[in-house]
Amino acid sequence: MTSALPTPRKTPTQRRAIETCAAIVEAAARILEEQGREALNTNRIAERAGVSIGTLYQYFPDKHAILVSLIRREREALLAELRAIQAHGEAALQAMIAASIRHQFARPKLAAALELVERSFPLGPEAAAMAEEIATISSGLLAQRFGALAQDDLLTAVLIGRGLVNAAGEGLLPRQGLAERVSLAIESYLCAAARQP
Amino acid sequence: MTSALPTPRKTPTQRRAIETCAAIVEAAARILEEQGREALNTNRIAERAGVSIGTLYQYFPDKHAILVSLIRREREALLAELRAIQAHGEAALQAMIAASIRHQFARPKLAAALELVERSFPLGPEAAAMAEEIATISSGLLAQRFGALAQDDLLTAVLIGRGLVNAAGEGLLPRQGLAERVSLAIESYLCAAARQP
DNA sequence: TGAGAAACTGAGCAATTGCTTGAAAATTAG
DNA sequence: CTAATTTTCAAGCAATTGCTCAGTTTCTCA
Repeated sequence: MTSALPTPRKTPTQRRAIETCAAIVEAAARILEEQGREALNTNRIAERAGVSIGTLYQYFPDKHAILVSLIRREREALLAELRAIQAHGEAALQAMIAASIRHQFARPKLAAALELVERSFPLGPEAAAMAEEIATISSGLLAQRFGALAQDDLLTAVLIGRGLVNAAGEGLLPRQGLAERVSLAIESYLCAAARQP
Repeated sequence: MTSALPTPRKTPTQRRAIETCAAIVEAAARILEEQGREALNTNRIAERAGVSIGTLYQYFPDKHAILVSLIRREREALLAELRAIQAHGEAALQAMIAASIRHQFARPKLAAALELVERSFPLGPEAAAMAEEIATISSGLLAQRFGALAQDDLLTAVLIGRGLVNAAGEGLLPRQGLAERVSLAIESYLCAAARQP
């Protein structure tokens, strides 16, 4: 008697199943990149992943869960880099900017599509916690480099940086000189904010 | 003999029909605000507007057209303000920032939802032209206030401003002091950019 | 080897979607 | 008034959606 009915998601144990899970998530990523969000449906994901629709629902309770899984996969990559940078001390800010840019341009269309997805529905607590940690690390690095600043000023700087990197990822700004541009925007704002009351 | 079959949209001539059109667009806006984009479908729009689904399709060729119409309605309001400000000369930058903020906070959820919509599918040439004009006016005002600057620097400043206003509209930044914050971010960036090569 | 567990299949359902259509009601013109 | 035109109505279709389930295949391990 198997005990896994209440939550329709089953945890894969065999290697084959783990690969299937990854293939499903990656298929969703490719469809988002190539055809956009409106074209993303479970039937297409399964077909693209090379598995049947039934298999998909063995591991993901619903369509939403696939997207959450994909978002987590992407964020985990960036978060790992940021955690490593946190120890740098020296050129931590530049390293952080460089990592964000590298991550954004690794798969620009995917990054853009996922940002739209994230804003559409609030993600679960696990994924939200990762977003929170990214923001915390970012403003922590800024706080360490610039003097005592209001929390809102640090957040503003983070938003400026994120906004510019995203815009560049969508082709609105040239990648050439992007790191310097972002760095200039963040530093000039924080310096100015430090001078004001 | 009526000649209007090729394009399924009919131009309303009676006052009653014009009001119906407006009611449809406004219904779409309210659904976007209250239930989000995923809940937006033509049947619901018609119901909410108090008309039948057949009436809706007499004036809009498809669902997309309703959204384009709504986006245009919203942009037209902002664009009119910006055009008027263009003549100010004096405190044009501050006025522009104030207008953007006022527009964003008039119906914050609608503004946020429409921004997501705009990014999902590229809008028609008419609506794209309005976006272009808004950007042109904005960077024109900046260019006039700050010396000779690269086009990308002006665009960057516009993106910074827009990003912060949007973020505030979504509750990420306090509305209190927002105009000063945006102004500070734009000015400090442009001053710094003017000093660099 | 063989039995039980894990993984996979795909036909197909219930619900929803965007949209058509043929006729009724309201408005205007003569 | 009547007749032509404009506007409105709503049943319902064709397609798509997310998802279920009964059955088959593949793997694990004694």
